[in-house]
Amino acid sequence: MMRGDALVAFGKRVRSIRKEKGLSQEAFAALAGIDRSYMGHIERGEKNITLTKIYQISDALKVDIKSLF
Amino acid sequence: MMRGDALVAFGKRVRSIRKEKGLSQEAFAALAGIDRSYMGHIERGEKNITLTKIYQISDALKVDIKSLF
DNA sequence: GCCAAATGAGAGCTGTAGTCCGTGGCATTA
DNA sequence: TAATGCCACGGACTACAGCTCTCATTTGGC
Repeated sequence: MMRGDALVAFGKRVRSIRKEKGLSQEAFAALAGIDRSYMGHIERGEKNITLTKIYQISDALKVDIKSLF
Repeated sequence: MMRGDALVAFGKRVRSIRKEKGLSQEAFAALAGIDRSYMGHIERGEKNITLTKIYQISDALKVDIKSLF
């Protein structure tokens, strides 16, 4: 798989914004409708997530999807 | 699956930018390292593609990834 | 209208995204 | 030393992304 660092960078932005909003990983995962364990993988850049998951995340964070890139 | 229309909108933007660049689907797919048939599905919004594929597409189109959203 | 290039659309297969359960560690606070 | 909150990580399972091949259909140039 190419560009694992891009996944890591993406995950870091998600975690950073989540913390700004004062949300725990678990509460945020529930908000986004994503499994809490899986959300951990996403924030660590260990999962190559799909487009719909990206939308779910930006919706839950209430940010423009562009700010995740 | 939620928000199929988001996938369609994404595909339309890809197709639109590709045409601006004067590329055929086949030539573009080769550039991106993606099968032509699969690229067709993506442009029609029939596939929920992953983050790495999104990067491959923005690289092949030589555009900022944000412009795909 | 004709032909060739471009695209749509399906089927079959493998790998992995994604879900659902649990365990354990490491802080902080009572 | 319990108890609670937060997170990393595991296994097992299901759904679907991703790739390839094939054939039908549409589009654009002459």
